[in-house]
Amino acid sequence: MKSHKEPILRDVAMMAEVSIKTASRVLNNDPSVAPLTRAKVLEAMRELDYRPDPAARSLRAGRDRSVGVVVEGIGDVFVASLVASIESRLSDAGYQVLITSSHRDVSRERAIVQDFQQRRCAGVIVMPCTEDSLVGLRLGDLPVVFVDRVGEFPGSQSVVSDDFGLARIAGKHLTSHGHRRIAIVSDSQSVPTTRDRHAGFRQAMEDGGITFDPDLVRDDCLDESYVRDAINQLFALDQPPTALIATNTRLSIGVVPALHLVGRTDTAFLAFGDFPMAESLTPAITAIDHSPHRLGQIAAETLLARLKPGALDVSTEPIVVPAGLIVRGSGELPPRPTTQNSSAAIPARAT
Amino acid sequence: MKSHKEPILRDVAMMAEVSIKTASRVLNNDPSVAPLTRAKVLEAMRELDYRPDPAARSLRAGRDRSVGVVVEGIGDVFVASLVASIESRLSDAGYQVLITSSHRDVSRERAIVQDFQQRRCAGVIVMPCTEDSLVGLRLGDLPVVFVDRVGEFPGSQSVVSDDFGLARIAGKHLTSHGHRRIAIVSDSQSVPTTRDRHAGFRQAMEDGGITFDPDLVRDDCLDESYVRDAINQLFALDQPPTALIATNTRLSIGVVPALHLVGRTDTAFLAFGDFPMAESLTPAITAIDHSPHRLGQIAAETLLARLKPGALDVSTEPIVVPAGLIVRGSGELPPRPTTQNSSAAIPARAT
DNA sequence: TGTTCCAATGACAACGATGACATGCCTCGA
DNA sequence: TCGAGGCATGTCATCGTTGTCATTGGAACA
Repeated sequence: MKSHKEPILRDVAMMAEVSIKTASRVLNNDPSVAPLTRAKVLEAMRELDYRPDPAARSLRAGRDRSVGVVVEGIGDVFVASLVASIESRLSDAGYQVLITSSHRDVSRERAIVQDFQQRRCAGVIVMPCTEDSLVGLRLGDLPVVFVDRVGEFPGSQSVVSDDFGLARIAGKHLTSHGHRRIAIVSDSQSVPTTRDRHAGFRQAMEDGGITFDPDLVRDDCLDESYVRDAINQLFALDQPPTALIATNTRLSIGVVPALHLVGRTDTAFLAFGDFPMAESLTPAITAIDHSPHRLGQIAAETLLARLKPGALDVSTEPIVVPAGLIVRGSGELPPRPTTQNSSAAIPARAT
Repeated sequence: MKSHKEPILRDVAMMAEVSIKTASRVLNNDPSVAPLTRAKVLEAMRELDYRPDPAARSLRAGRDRSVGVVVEGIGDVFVASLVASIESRLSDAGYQVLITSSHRDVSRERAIVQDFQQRRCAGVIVMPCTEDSLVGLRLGDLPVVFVDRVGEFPGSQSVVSDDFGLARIAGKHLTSHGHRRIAIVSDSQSVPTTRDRHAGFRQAMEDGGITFDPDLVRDDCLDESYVRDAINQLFALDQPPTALIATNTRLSIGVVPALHLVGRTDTAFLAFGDFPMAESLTPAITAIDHSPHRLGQIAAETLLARLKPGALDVSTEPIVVPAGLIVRGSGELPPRPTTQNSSAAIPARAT
């Protein structure tokens, strides 16, 4: 029961009394169209409310004004801001943005990127599961930009934070407040970013002359649901930590309620990744702000630069986006006097 | 320098020694292909790592396995979870999900939906700026599902919370704790959801025999950046409120730091929309949990039902997704003794 | 044995746009 | 005055796939 069919270029051409090709030329801003003709065609397009068919266009022209974005999962606050910022920039530039989550599955990630290429996306922005997750894929000359995590792909470029450096600063911040038993809560070290943050942290410990204690390293928190157990176990150690670092926003958001639950909000805590309520908590949370907004914006710019016609001279060096430490209180708590743990470390929940 | 060209159906056909059409039949699971032939073709496809071209497909077939999603802005935590849940369900069902933000601009919203239709999306899910934002659009028979807010469009269906009822419950919750001066902080009432929540709130006030005071209604908080001023002004009133309601998640997240800032965390507060840190704050935040996850899931299911071949008997009645009140403390604070305001209500910030 | 019918396959056009190339006309310089 | 050259426009084929219709060969039936 559709009242009108979609107008196509032929209809425009007929109404303007020109050939289809001329109408096409107007559509593509071909300079070799007489002003008067152009006006007639534009008028016809307006009259018919014509919109070009992207499928036909991309089939014939072999390219499409769309960009694919692959992230771990859009539910995450960090990822959501990252994506929001990418989307905002690219859609202003006239690109349609296709967003899909890999759910941290490498094969899914590969399939998604392949599909984007099949769809003739002009380029893709990927937050890769692992640095080699795209290696070996047949992608033609599809421009690839990795974001938040370095990735490997011929001709690609990565836009990241200085994970090693920031983690080192974070570690130093805690040691300089007198801590010597600092636990790190993270997801798997197969994620490049996470690995770098561990390395930076270890470096900071070494700088402070602190010997490495594997009991304080929890790299088994795949998501926030693992955090509670990890925290419980850390505080059940003979020598529990006096300070904590969480290596990403999602885990940081998990650590706070877990600390409340075990009644150890007197533990120094430094979050990797700032989040909305951080300054309203008691204590307010000290955080490394590796701004997802800026990261996304720069990733988008980087991709746009590669989409410009003659962009062959582009660099493939990783771009490091600056970030800083926001001091709010939780990261400056002093170590509480070392108490040998004797009883179970699960105090009643505060009401 | 691309090593291989993408394999196309012709290559498959040649390798399997059949016609292109037969290969196409295999691709589309046409039953009238001899098992042996089918096997040969499948083998060739595997051999060549063939993947069909979505552009050509959708051009010819007039449809595409993709679904468009339009939301206000993916940066928002509520929206992010909503989208995550939609995306997850639809991509499991084999659809490519296209997500775009309207940035609360009706004309942008319309343009995006038009574009989705041009791209031959199988359907769209829209969180509309206003209920009539799509009215009059030429969309053929594109299935439309509205989410979180009722929308108007011929044949569409909306998946929403019971905004009126929930707001009424929220209001009643506060009045039953003795509050009589309750302020409501919201975005514009041009948003259908917001309007309904105001209505429910007013109903609760009426139920409690409380006379309406326009000074306590702030529907001018377009986003979180307006909240601080609104809160300041509310507490500068001669008779400041003893309780607050915020009508959406984003604003709720803005209210908490604002209350901290003015040192009035003894004000009862009820958030519309739960958020991550709610239970770790002091006081913990009582919230209406109109689960974005469930909302998204049901919206996705609703759309999928309409995408099934013979789905003409579908209902257009709004679907109401249940939600509940999570009691945590902030919503149960008693009114503090009515103090006539004399000094400015901006105490020094707590360090 | 001849006719019918169906299963399996293929030839061809078409979807809507653009690239390569051709054409006609007008201007300009010799 | 004529040819070269450039501008404006048109013709035709093509992108990769699928719908329509035709064709083939054999099984089933009278």
